[in-house]
This record gives sequence, C-alpha cells and structure tokens, in this order.
Amino acid sequence: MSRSPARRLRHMHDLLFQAYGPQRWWPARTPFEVVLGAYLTQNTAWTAVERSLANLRAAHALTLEGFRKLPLSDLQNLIRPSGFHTRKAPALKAFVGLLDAEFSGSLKKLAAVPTQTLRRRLLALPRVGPETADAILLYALGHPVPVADEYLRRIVTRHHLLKPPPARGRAGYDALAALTRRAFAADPPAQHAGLFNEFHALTVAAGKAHCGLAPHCDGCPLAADLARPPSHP
DNA sequence: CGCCAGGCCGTGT
DNA sequence: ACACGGCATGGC
Repeated sequence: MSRSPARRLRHMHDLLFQAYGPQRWWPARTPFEVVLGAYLTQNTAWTAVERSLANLRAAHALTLEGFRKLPLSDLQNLIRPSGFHTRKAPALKAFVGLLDAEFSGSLKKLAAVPTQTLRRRLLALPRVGPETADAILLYALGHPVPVADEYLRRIVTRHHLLKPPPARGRAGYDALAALTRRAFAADPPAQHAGLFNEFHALTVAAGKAHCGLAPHCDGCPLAADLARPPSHP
C-alpha cells in the first residue's frame, strides 16, 4: 500500500518546515492590516503591496478609524502601487461597510460568526474569492481553514497528488482545500489553525525562493524523496 | 522590452 | 462546467 496523496502532502509540510523554518505569518501587525493585505496582494507582488501599505500608514489609514475617514478617491491613489486600484479601493470600502452595518465595526464580532456562514458572507463581497476569503478567515479572524494558492496548485500538479490535476477556478480551489484538510486531518483539531497557517506560509516561501516546486527541481526541499514513487521496499 | 505577481469577475462557448 | 481576457502597477 503506497502513501496517500494526503500523507505525502503532510510530509511536504515537514520538509518545507525543515528547509525554511517557522514563518509566523501573516506579515501584518493587526487583523485589519491582514484584510488590507489580502485584497491588495491579489495577482500582485508583495513588494508592491508593501508600498501601498506604507502609503496607508503615512495617511494613518491602517486602522479602521483612519480608514473610514479616507475618501474613496484618496484611497485609490494611496493603493495605486499595488495595481487594480479602481477595483480594490471600492472593494475594501465594501468590506468596512459590511463590518459597520452589521457588526458595529468590530472585527471581533465578525470573527464570532460560525465559520461556514462567515465564509459565505465574505464570498458575497466584491473581489472576495475563495483565496481572499480563506486568508481573511485564517489570518485575520483565526478560523481553522486551509488557504490554497497558485504555489500549492503547482506542487500538487507537479507531484501528481490529484488526478485529474486541479485547474484554476473554483472547482480546482476546492479540490486543493479538501486535500489540505485531509493532509492534516490526523493532527489534533486544536492545532489545525496553526498548521494551516504555517503550511500556506511555507508554500509561498518555497515559491518565492525561486524553486520550481517539482520533484526534479534542483535544490528544492521537495525534490528528495518525493521524486520517487510513493511506495517503499 | 516582455513577462509576471500570494485573484477575481464578466462573457462566450 | 471550463476557457479566456481585462483589470494597473512595478520589479526583474
């Protein structure tokens, strides 16, 4: 009996952890800053997001109070470095609009909503797709949900962990998330949030390390034993 | 200069 | 259900 794709993915977490160490994501000081980053980093390099966040910091708009005072046109200009500003600025205003209208402006109250209900509420917001929703759920609101991204999709595809390989789009995303849940299902539930947190951070770290994330990629932490068939003597 | 980045959405098959 | 193009900007 060969190791299951879930078990192999669980082992990849250990390999990446050994290679890159604890990541302690998300790189932000407050939950609201996580939300801002989650929107701004959509199809955008993180270095560009940092410039936008620096602009917002200078404008005292990294807090909810400061952010609310910021006119939409000013917000657009401040986040210009991270691109798509005509879409992202109204989307961020819509998030805070929901927060104010239904949760008295409190992220703690928002976080108290049951996970699946909360996820649907987030997905109903403009420019919030599955990855943004899950990033906010996990890193800003502390809910134990896995976050799938392009790097994980590459890993799973190149190591043939799913058949058929996950495509871009909702179905592919859900397949990746389900596989990740299976990978950590045997771990104590109390540790799931921390493990999902670290695992996603590690896949991004590996991707940024300019590693192909493929079994035959030289120097990749995942190259070692995962290149061979999963069965052992 | 061309390609791509920690997606999402509208439109067309 | 899936493919495809647009969205904006900056780094390499």
